[in-house]
Amino acid sequence: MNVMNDSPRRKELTRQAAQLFVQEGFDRTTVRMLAQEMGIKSGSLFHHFRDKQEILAAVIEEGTQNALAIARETLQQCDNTPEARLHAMARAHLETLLTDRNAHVVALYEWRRLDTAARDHLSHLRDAYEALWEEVIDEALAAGLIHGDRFLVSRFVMGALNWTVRWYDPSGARSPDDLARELVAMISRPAT
Amino acid sequence: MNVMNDSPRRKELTRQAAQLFVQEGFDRTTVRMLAQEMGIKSGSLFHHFRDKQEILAAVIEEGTQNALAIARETLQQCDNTPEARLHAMARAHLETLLTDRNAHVVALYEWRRLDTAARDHLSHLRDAYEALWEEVIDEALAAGLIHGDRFLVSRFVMGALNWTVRWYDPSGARSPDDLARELVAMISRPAT
DNA sequence: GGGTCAACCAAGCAAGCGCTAGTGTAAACG
DNA sequence: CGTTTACACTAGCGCTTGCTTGGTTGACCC
Repeated sequence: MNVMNDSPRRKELTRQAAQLFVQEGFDRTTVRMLAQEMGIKSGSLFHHFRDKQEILAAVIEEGTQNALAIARETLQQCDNTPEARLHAMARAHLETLLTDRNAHVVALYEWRRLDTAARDHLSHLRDAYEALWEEVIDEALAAGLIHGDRFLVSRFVMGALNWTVRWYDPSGARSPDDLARELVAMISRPAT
Repeated sequence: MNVMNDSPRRKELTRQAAQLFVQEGFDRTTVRMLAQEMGIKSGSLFHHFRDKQEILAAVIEEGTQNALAIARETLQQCDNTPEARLHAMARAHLETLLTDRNAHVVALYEWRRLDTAARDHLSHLRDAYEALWEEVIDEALAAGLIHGDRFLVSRFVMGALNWTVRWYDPSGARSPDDLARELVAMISRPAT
Protein backbone atom coordinates (compact mmCIF):
# COMPACT_ATOMS: atom_id res chain seq x y z
CA MET A 1 0.00 0.00 0.00
CA ASN A 2 2.68 2.47 0.91
CA VAL A 3 6.24 2.81 2.12
CA MET A 4 8.18 3.93 5.15
CA ASN A 5 11.47 4.96 3.59
CA ASP A 6 13.02 8.39 3.88
CA SER A 7 12.45 9.92 0.47
CA PRO A 8 13.15 13.62 -0.02
CA ARG A 9 9.43 14.18 -0.40
CA ARG A 10 8.86 12.67 3.02
CA LYS A 11 11.53 14.90 4.54
CA GLU A 12 9.73 17.97 3.29
CA LEU A 13 6.36 16.75 4.51
CA THR A 14 7.89 16.04 7.91
CA ARG A 15 9.16 19.59 8.10
CA GLN A 16 5.70 20.97 7.43
CA ALA A 17 4.12 18.63 9.92
CA ALA A 18 6.49 19.90 12.60
CA GLN A 19 5.24 23.42 12.04
CA LEU A 20 1.62 22.41 12.59
CA PHE A 21 2.44 20.26 15.60
CA VAL A 22 4.07 23.26 17.26
CA GLN A 23 1.22 25.60 16.40
CA GLU A 24 -1.65 23.36 17.41
CA GLY A 25 -0.19 20.47 19.36
CA PHE A 26 -0.18 16.91 18.11
CA ASP A 27 -3.68 15.96 19.24
CA ARG A 28 -5.33 19.01 17.75
CA THR A 29 -3.61 18.61 14.41
CA THR A 30 -5.87 16.51 12.18
CA VAL A 31 -4.73 14.57 9.16
CA ARG A 32 -6.88 16.88 7.08
CA MET A 33 -5.00 19.92 8.41
CA LEU A 34 -1.70 18.22 7.70
CA ALA A 35 -2.76 17.33 4.18
CA GLN A 36 -3.93 20.86 3.42
CA GLU A 37 -0.65 22.32 4.66
CA MET A 38 1.16 19.88 2.39
CA GLY A 39 -1.03 20.71 -0.60
CA ILE A 40 -2.50 17.22 -0.97
CA LYS A 41 -5.68 15.42 0.10
CA SER A 42 -5.86 13.63 3.42
CA GLY A 43 -5.92 10.19 1.86
CA SER A 44 -2.66 10.75 0.03
CA LEU A 45 -0.92 11.33 3.29
CA PHE A 46 -1.00 7.62 4.09
CA HIS A 47 1.10 6.87 1.08
CA HIS A 48 4.06 8.44 2.88
CA PHE A 49 3.30 7.52 6.49
CA ARG A 50 1.74 4.39 7.92
CA ASP A 51 -0.37 6.43 10.35
CA LYS A 52 -0.49 9.73 12.20
CA GLN A 53 1.80 8.47 14.94
CA GLU A 54 4.52 7.77 12.40
CA ILE A 55 4.50 11.41 11.34
CA LEU A 56 5.15 12.42 14.92
CA ALA A 57 7.95 9.88 15.21
CA ALA A 58 9.53 11.18 12.01
CA VAL A 59 9.42 14.77 13.27
CA ILE A 60 10.98 13.86 16.60
CA GLU A 61 13.65 11.69 15.05
CA GLU A 62 14.64 14.49 12.72
CA GLY A 63 14.73 17.04 15.54
CA THR A 64 16.77 14.95 17.93
CA GLN A 65 19.22 13.85 15.26
CA ASN A 66 19.74 17.45 14.29
CA ALA A 67 20.33 18.58 17.86
CA LEU A 68 22.79 15.74 18.37
CA ALA A 69 24.69 16.58 15.20
CA ILE A 70 24.96 20.28 16.03
CA ALA A 71 26.10 19.52 19.57
CA ARG A 72 28.81 17.11 18.41
CA GLU A 73 30.07 19.48 15.77
CA THR A 74 30.18 22.44 18.14
CA LEU A 75 32.03 20.40 20.74
CA GLN A 76 34.69 19.41 18.25
CA GLN A 77 35.30 22.96 17.12
CA CYS A 78 35.64 24.63 20.52
CA ASP A 79 38.60 24.92 22.85
CA ASN A 80 39.32 21.99 25.10
CA THR A 81 38.75 23.76 28.43
CA PRO A 82 35.79 22.71 30.62
CA GLU A 83 34.39 26.23 30.47
CA ALA A 84 34.58 26.46 26.69
CA ARG A 85 32.95 23.05 26.30
CA LEU A 86 30.15 23.90 28.71
CA HIS A 87 29.54 27.14 26.86
CA ALA A 88 29.63 25.32 23.53
CA MET A 89 26.97 22.82 24.60
CA ALA A 90 24.66 25.56 25.82
CA ARG A 91 25.14 27.53 22.62
CA ALA A 92 24.55 24.47 20.46
CA HIS A 93 21.34 23.76 22.30
CA LEU A 94 20.08 27.28 21.73
CA GLU A 95 21.15 27.32 18.12
CA THR A 96 19.00 24.32 17.30
CA LEU A 97 16.13 26.50 18.47
CA LEU A 98 17.07 28.90 15.70
CA THR A 99 17.75 26.56 12.85
CA ASP A 100 15.30 23.79 13.60
CA ARG A 101 12.94 25.21 16.16
CA ASN A 102 9.77 23.32 15.26
CA ALA A 103 11.18 19.82 15.29
CA HIS A 104 13.05 20.52 18.49
CA VAL A 105 10.00 21.87 20.28
CA VAL A 106 7.93 18.89 19.20
CA ALA A 107 10.60 16.53 20.50
CA LEU A 108 10.42 18.25 23.87
CA TYR A 109 6.68 18.66 24.27
CA GLU A 110 4.98 15.85 22.38
CA TRP A 111 7.19 12.99 23.54
CA ARG A 112 4.38 11.46 25.59
CA ARG A 113 2.19 11.06 22.54
CA LEU A 114 4.52 8.47 21.03
CA ASP A 115 3.47 4.86 21.34
CA THR A 116 5.78 2.50 23.21
CA ALA A 117 7.43 1.11 20.09
CA ALA A 118 8.45 4.50 18.75
CA ARG A 119 9.47 5.67 22.20
CA ASP A 120 11.81 2.72 22.64
CA HIS A 121 13.44 3.41 19.31
CA LEU A 122 13.85 7.12 19.87
CA SER A 123 14.96 7.04 23.49
CA HIS A 124 18.40 5.85 22.37
CA LEU A 125 18.83 9.03 20.40
CA ARG A 126 17.76 11.12 23.35
CA ASP A 127 20.03 9.25 25.70
CA ALA A 128 22.98 9.94 23.41
CA TYR A 129 22.20 13.65 23.55
CA GLU A 130 21.85 13.71 27.32
CA ALA A 131 25.05 11.69 27.69
CA LEU A 132 26.91 14.50 25.94
CA TRP A 133 25.60 16.90 28.55
CA GLU A 134 26.55 14.74 31.48
CA GLU A 135 30.04 14.29 30.08
CA VAL A 136 30.58 18.03 29.78
CA ILE A 137 29.12 18.66 33.22
CA ASP A 138 31.32 15.98 34.74
CA GLU A 139 34.36 17.73 33.32
CA ALA A 140 33.23 21.06 34.71
CA LEU A 141 32.64 19.52 38.12
CA ALA A 142 36.05 17.80 38.11
CA ALA A 143 37.75 21.07 37.18
CA GLY A 144 36.01 22.90 40.02
CA LEU A 145 34.26 25.23 37.60
CA ILE A 146 30.87 24.34 39.07
CA HIS A 147 29.88 22.60 42.26
CA GLY A 148 27.15 20.30 43.43
CA ASP A 149 25.47 17.01 42.73
CA ARG A 150 26.15 15.69 39.23
CA PHE A 151 22.59 14.53 38.66
CA LEU A 152 20.92 17.64 39.99
CA VAL A 153 23.19 20.10 38.22
CA SER A 154 22.63 18.52 34.83
CA ARG A 155 18.87 18.45 35.37
CA PHE A 156 18.81 22.08 36.45
CA VAL A 157 20.88 23.19 33.49
CA MET A 158 18.86 21.26 30.95
CA GLY A 159 15.70 22.59 32.55
CA ALA A 160 16.86 26.18 32.26
CA LEU A 161 17.75 25.64 28.60
CA ASN A 162 14.69 23.66 27.59
CA TRP A 163 12.49 26.27 29.16
CA THR A 164 13.90 28.89 26.81
CA VAL A 165 11.51 27.75 24.09
CA ARG A 166 8.77 29.39 26.13
CA TRP A 167 10.20 32.87 26.12
CA TYR A 168 13.21 33.13 23.84
CA ASP A 169 12.71 35.30 20.80
CA PRO A 170 15.37 34.51 18.20
CA SER A 171 14.67 37.78 16.41
CA GLY A 172 15.30 39.77 19.58
CA ALA A 173 18.46 41.45 20.79
CA ARG A 174 20.06 38.46 22.49
CA SER A 175 21.98 35.88 20.49
CA PRO A 176 22.29 32.21 21.47
CA ASP A 177 25.89 33.00 22.30
CA ASP A 178 24.80 35.74 24.72
CA LEU A 179 22.41 33.43 26.50
CA ALA A 180 24.93 30.63 26.73
CA ARG A 181 27.54 32.95 28.19
CA GLU A 182 25.07 34.29 30.75
CA LEU A 183 24.01 30.81 31.81
CA VAL A 184 27.56 29.55 32.23
CA ALA A 185 28.46 32.69 34.18
CA MET A 186 25.47 32.19 36.46
CA ILE A 187 26.49 28.72 37.57
CA SER A 188 30.31 29.12 37.55
CA ARG A 189 32.47 29.99 40.50
CA PRO A 190 34.95 32.78 39.72
CA ALA A 191 38.02 30.88 38.53
CA THR A 192 41.80 31.13 38.89
CA MET B 1 -29.35 25.09 32.70
CA ASN B 2 -26.43 25.13 35.04
CA VAL B 3 -24.21 27.28 37.18
CA MET B 4 -20.65 28.49 37.30
CA ASN B 5 -20.22 29.10 41.03
CA ASP B 6 -17.59 27.46 43.19
CA SER B 7 -19.55 24.89 45.17
CA PRO B 8 -17.67 22.32 47.25
CA ARG B 9 -18.79 19.65 44.82
CA ARG B 10 -17.22 21.56 41.97
CA LYS B 11 -13.97 21.85 43.90
CA GLU B 12 -13.79 18.10 44.26
CA LEU B 13 -14.61 17.50 40.61
CA THR B 14 -11.91 19.97 39.63
CA ARG B 15 -9.37 18.04 41.68
CA GLN B 16 -10.24 14.81 39.92
CA ALA B 17 -10.14 16.47 36.52
CA ALA B 18 -6.62 17.69 37.24
CA GLN B 19 -5.50 14.11 37.77
CA LEU B 20 -6.81 13.01 34.40
CA PHE B 21 -5.42 16.06 32.61
CA VAL B 22 -1.96 15.21 33.92
CA GLN B 23 -2.24 11.55 33.01
CA GLU B 24 -3.63 11.95 29.51
CA GLY B 25 -3.26 15.58 28.59
CA PHE B 26 -6.22 17.90 28.09
CA ASP B 27 -6.99 17.01 24.50
CA ARG B 28 -6.96 13.27 25.08
CA THR B 29 -9.18 13.49 28.12
CA THR B 30 -12.78 13.08 26.95
CA VAL B 31 -15.80 14.29 28.86
CA ARG B 32 -16.79 10.63 29.20
CA MET B 33 -13.50 9.82 30.89
CA LEU B 34 -13.92 12.77 33.21
CA ALA B 35 -17.45 11.74 34.10
CA GLN B 36 -16.45 8.16 34.83
CA GLU B 37 -13.63 9.30 37.09
CA MET B 38 -16.16 11.47 38.91
CA GLY B 39 -18.67 8.67 39.20
CA ILE B 40 -21.38 10.41 37.16
CA LYS B 41 -22.60 10.32 33.57
CA SER B 42 -21.09 12.56 30.94
CA GLY B 43 -24.20 14.70 30.60
CA SER B 44 -24.24 15.55 34.30
CA LEU B 45 -20.86 17.13 33.93
CA PHE B 46 -22.36 20.14 32.20
CA HIS B 47 -24.42 20.93 35.22
CA HIS B 48 -21.22 21.99 36.98
CA PHE B 49 -19.21 23.39 34.10
CA ARG B 50 -20.32 25.31 31.05
CA ASP B 51 -18.02 23.34 28.78
CA LYS B 52 -14.80 21.34 28.77
CA GLN B 53 -12.68 24.46 28.55
CA GLU B 54 -14.14 25.74 31.80
CA ILE B 55 -12.94 22.62 33.59
CA LEU B 56 -9.42 23.34 32.42
CA ALA B 57 -9.69 26.96 33.52
CA ALA B 58 -10.92 25.86 36.96
CA VAL B 59 -8.01 23.46 37.37
CA ILE B 60 -5.46 26.06 36.38
CA GLU B 61 -6.98 28.76 38.57
CA GLU B 62 -6.89 26.44 41.55
CA GLY B 63 -3.29 25.41 40.89
CA THR B 64 -1.95 28.90 40.41
CA GLN B 65 -3.81 30.29 43.41
CA ASN B 66 -2.39 27.51 45.53
CA ALA B 67 1.16 28.09 44.35
CA LEU B 68 0.79 31.80 45.02
CA ALA B 69 -0.57 31.21 48.52
CA ILE B 70 2.20 28.79 49.46
CA ALA B 71 4.88 31.11 48.11
CA ARG B 72 3.54 34.12 50.03
CA GLU B 73 3.25 32.17 53.26
CA THR B 74 6.73 30.68 52.96
CA LEU B 75 8.21 34.10 52.25
CA GLN B 76 6.63 35.57 55.37
CA GLN B 77 7.93 32.83 57.62
CA CYS B 78 11.54 32.78 56.51
CA ASP B 79 14.47 34.95 57.57
CA ASN B 80 14.83 38.31 55.91
CA THR B 81 18.16 37.69 54.17
CA PRO B 82 18.28 37.53 50.36
CA GLU B 83 19.65 34.01 50.50
CA ALA B 84 16.94 32.74 52.83
CA ARG B 85 14.25 34.34 50.72
CA LEU B 86 15.62 32.87 47.51
CA HIS B 87 15.82 29.47 49.12
CA ALA B 88 12.28 29.86 50.47
CA MET B 89 10.84 30.63 47.03
CA ALA B 90 12.54 27.64 45.47
CA ARG B 91 11.34 25.39 48.27
CA ALA B 92 7.79 26.72 48.04
CA HIS B 93 7.76 26.06 44.33
CA LEU B 94 8.85 22.47 44.82
CA GLU B 95 6.46 21.90 47.68
CA THR B 96 3.48 22.75 45.54
CA LEU B 97 4.64 19.84 43.42
CA LEU B 98 4.17 17.65 46.48
CA THR B 99 0.90 18.96 47.85
CA ASP B 100 -0.86 19.96 44.67
CA ARG B 101 1.12 18.34 41.89
CA ASN B 102 -1.64 17.74 39.39
CA ALA B 103 -3.11 21.21 39.28
CA HIS B 104 0.34 22.75 39.15
CA VAL B 105 1.48 20.56 36.27
CA VAL B 106 -1.67 21.33 34.31
CA ALA B 107 -1.12 25.04 34.85
CA LEU B 108 2.37 24.69 33.38
CA TYR B 109 1.69 22.41 30.45
CA GLU B 110 -1.87 22.98 29.27
CA TRP B 111 -1.84 26.76 29.34
CA ARG B 112 -2.00 26.99 25.56
CA ARG B 113 -5.27 25.07 25.46
CA LEU B 114 -7.11 27.91 27.19
CA ASP B 115 -9.20 30.17 25.01
CA THR B 116 -8.32 33.85 24.93
CA ALA B 117 -10.95 34.89 27.47
CA ALA B 118 -9.78 32.46 30.13
CA ARG B 119 -6.17 33.23 29.38
CA ASP B 120 -6.70 36.93 29.92
CA HIS B 121 -8.36 36.29 33.25
CA LEU B 122 -5.75 33.87 34.51
CA SER B 123 -2.65 35.68 33.30
CA HIS B 124 -3.05 38.16 36.15
CA LEU B 125 -2.66 35.37 38.66
CA ARG B 126 0.40 34.09 36.87
CA ASP B 127 1.92 37.55 36.68
CA ALA B 128 1.50 37.92 40.42
CA TYR B 129 3.40 34.71 40.98
CA GLU B 130 6.20 35.65 38.63
CA ALA B 131 6.42 39.09 40.21
CA LEU B 132 7.24 37.42 43.52
CA TRP B 133 10.14 35.67 41.85
CA GLU B 134 11.49 38.79 40.23
CA GLU B 135 11.31 40.64 43.53
CA VAL B 136 13.33 37.97 45.33
CA ILE B 137 15.83 37.76 42.50
CA ASP B 138 16.25 41.52 42.47
CA GLU B 139 17.13 41.43 46.17
CA ALA B 140 19.65 38.66 45.58
CA LEU B 141 21.23 40.61 42.74
CA ALA B 142 21.39 43.81 44.78
CA ALA B 143 23.06 41.95 47.65
CA GLY B 144 25.65 40.46 45.31
CA LEU B 145 24.51 36.94 46.09
CA ILE B 146 24.02 36.21 42.41
CA HIS B 147 25.17 38.01 39.28
CA GLY B 148 23.88 38.60 35.83
CA ASP B 149 20.98 40.00 33.88
CA ARG B 150 17.80 40.27 35.92
CA PHE B 151 15.53 39.02 33.17
CA LEU B 152 17.72 36.13 32.14
CA VAL B 153 18.48 34.93 35.64
CA SER B 154 14.84 34.75 36.63
CA ARG B 155 13.97 32.90 33.41
CA PHE B 156 16.78 30.42 33.92
CA VAL B 157 15.83 29.77 37.53
CA MET B 158 12.16 29.32 36.78
CA GLY B 159 13.08 27.05 33.91
CA ALA B 160 15.22 24.84 36.09
CA LEU B 161 12.43 24.60 38.66
CA ASN B 162 9.55 24.11 36.27
CA TRP B 163 11.47 21.37 34.53
CA THR B 164 11.60 19.39 37.77
CA VAL B 165 8.09 18.09 37.11
CA ARG B 166 9.65 15.94 34.40
CA TRP B 167 12.05 14.06 36.62
CA TYR B 168 11.45 14.84 40.28
CA ASP B 169 10.14 11.93 42.32
CA PRO B 170 8.59 13.21 45.57
CA SER B 171 8.80 9.74 47.10
CA GLY B 172 12.54 9.56 46.43
CA ALA B 173 15.44 10.39 48.67
CA ARG B 174 15.61 14.12 47.97
CA SER B 175 13.29 16.54 49.74
CA PRO B 176 12.13 19.83 48.25
CA ASP B 177 14.38 21.50 50.78
CA ASP B 178 17.38 19.54 49.46
CA LEU B 179 16.67 20.55 45.90
CA ALA B 180 16.12 24.17 46.80
CA ARG B 181 19.40 24.29 48.71
CA GLU B 182 21.27 22.71 45.82
CA LEU B 183 19.80 25.12 43.30
CA VAL B 184 20.60 28.20 45.36
CA ALA B 185 24.12 26.90 45.97
CA MET B 186 24.59 26.35 42.26
CA ILE B 187 23.86 29.94 41.30
CA SER B 188 25.30 31.74 44.35
CA ARG B 189 28.75 33.19 44.64
CA PRO B 190 30.53 32.19 47.89
CA ALA B 191 29.54 34.94 50.31
CA THR B 192 31.17 36.97 53.12
C1' DG C 1 -47.47 18.49 51.71
C1' DG C 2 -46.82 21.38 47.93
C1' DG C 3 -42.75 23.96 46.12
C1' DT C 4 -37.93 24.59 45.30
C1' DC C 5 -33.60 23.30 43.94
C1' DA C 6 -29.16 21.08 43.11
C1' DA C 7 -27.70 16.93 41.26
C1' DC C 8 -28.01 13.44 38.18
C1' DC C 9 -29.59 10.31 34.20
C1' DA C 10 -30.92 8.30 29.50
C1' DA C 11 -30.79 9.08 24.86
C1' DG C 12 -29.00 10.95 21.09
C1' DC C 13 -27.52 14.68 17.55
C1' DA C 14 -24.31 16.84 14.41
C1' DA C 15 -19.77 17.20 13.48
C1' DG C 16 -15.40 15.62 13.08
C1' DC C 17 -12.01 11.97 13.58
C1' DG C 18 -8.26 8.47 11.62
C1' DC C 19 -7.98 5.62 8.16
C1' DT C 20 -9.20 2.46 3.95
C1' DA C 21 -10.50 0.97 -0.69
C1' DG C 22 -10.27 1.42 -5.27
C1' DT C 23 -8.82 4.21 -9.15
C1' DG C 24 -6.18 7.57 -12.24
C1' DT C 25 -1.95 9.28 -14.16
C1' DA C 26 2.44 10.45 -15.65
C1' DA C 27 7.19 9.41 -15.53
C1' DA C 28 10.86 5.64 -15.50
C1' DC C 29 12.34 1.18 -16.92
C1' DG C 30 13.26 -3.27 -19.60
C1' DC D 1 5.98 -1.33 -26.41
C1' DG D 2 4.05 -3.11 -21.97
C1' DT D 3 5.10 -3.02 -17.06
C1' DT D 4 6.24 -1.02 -12.94
C1' DT D 5 6.51 2.63 -9.58
C1' DA D 6 5.48 6.87 -7.08
C1' DC D 7 2.11 9.89 -6.07
C1' DA D 8 -2.25 11.61 -5.91
C1' DC D 9 -7.39 11.44 -6.07
C1' DT D 10 -12.58 10.49 -4.69
C1' DA D 11 -15.64 8.63 -1.60
C1' DG D 12 -16.91 7.12 2.50
C1' DC D 13 -16.90 3.70 6.65
C1' DG D 14 -17.08 3.13 11.47
C1' DC D 15 -16.39 5.38 15.38
C1' DT D 16 -15.79 9.11 18.90
C1' DT D 17 -16.24 13.72 20.06
C1' DG D 18 -18.36 17.73 22.87
C1' DC D 19 -22.59 18.95 24.05
C1' DT D 20 -28.01 19.25 24.36
C1' DT D 21 -32.54 17.91 25.68
C1' DG D 22 -36.18 16.63 28.66
C1' DG D 23 -37.06 14.32 32.58
C1' DT D 24 -36.26 12.00 37.44
C1' DT D 25 -34.70 11.88 42.23
C1' DG D 26 -34.28 13.09 46.97
C1' DA D 27 -33.18 16.44 50.46
C1' DC D 28 -34.73 20.61 52.50
C1' DC D 29 -38.28 24.58 53.59
C1' DC D 30 -42.32 27.00 55.26
